[in-house]
Amino acid sequence: MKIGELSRATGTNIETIRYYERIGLLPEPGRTAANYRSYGDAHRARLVFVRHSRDLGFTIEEIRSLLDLSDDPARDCHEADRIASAHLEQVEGKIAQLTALRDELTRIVGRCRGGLAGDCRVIEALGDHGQCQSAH
Amino acid sequence: MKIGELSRATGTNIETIRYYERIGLLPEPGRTAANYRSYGDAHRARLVFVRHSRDLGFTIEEIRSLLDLSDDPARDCHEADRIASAHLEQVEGKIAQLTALRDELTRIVGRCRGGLAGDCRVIEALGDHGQCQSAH
DNA sequence: TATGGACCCTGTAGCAACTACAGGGTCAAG
DNA sequence: CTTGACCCTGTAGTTGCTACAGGGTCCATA
Repeated sequence: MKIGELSRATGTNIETIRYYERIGLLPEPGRTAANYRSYGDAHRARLVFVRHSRDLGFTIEEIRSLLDLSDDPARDCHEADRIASAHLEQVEGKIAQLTALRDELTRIVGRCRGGLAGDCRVIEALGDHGQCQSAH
Repeated sequence: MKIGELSRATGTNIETIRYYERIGLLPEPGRTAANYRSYGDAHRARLVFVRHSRDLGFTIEEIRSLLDLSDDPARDCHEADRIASAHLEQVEGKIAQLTALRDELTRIVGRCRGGLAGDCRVIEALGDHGQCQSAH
């Protein structure tokens, strides 16, 4: 299939597909006589893997490691588990951080009682970390 | 005070301070005879405001608007509230998204039972969105 | 046969918000 | 008088794309 079809089949931007090829995440496909890229099912599966992993927040480098792993079925599976677990930890950290941040923002927003910017509680709170309840 | 002192006083990288000046978020300070930047309390307060807002996840452009507002005390405070509320909504959306993602990752990681990468459940799950419980 | 539009190609530049040099100047202490 | 800490400008790198510019290819219709 041509790049446009692969794009539609996977919901991936054409430019993104070429980008993945450029950085070596997708193998170079064959070419037609007109120099058009020509993809098969293996390419599509690999792209689905990449997109799904990106959707789950894995970085390109993490995905590269996971792909290396899946390209070599004899290797130890624990490496994949390690990458995914480390990523999970990061996500949990991020959630905790965002939750603290949301609480702080909620409190700051709740203080607005209208009026002039000159004595705006929101602006005041932003200029004074001391008013915060928790670290962030 | 010189840029290094301001850096230590606010916990901001020196390069970042110069960057903020370059993009017009901080006003150009005076200079010493040796062409060193020379800051006062107003500069420090403004930088604290910027850093605190960045820590709370506001974008540079949002901060620019908030600063404009605080520079003009006669303006209506509701604009600040609007910016902060919109940001709060974004943070809440991000938390929801990350939570769904965490659940998916937890399920994927939990499936690892060791062994070879060839039949790794983690890698398998990444290549098959159909195994997911929820949208992400 | 000409032409229009949909598709494809390469290469480069832009985005956010920094961070990291290279290559130089200034200043106080020993 | 030299060492080391500090400062300067300007540019390029980071991540993960996205958006052109400027061109080629292919197929259907007038």
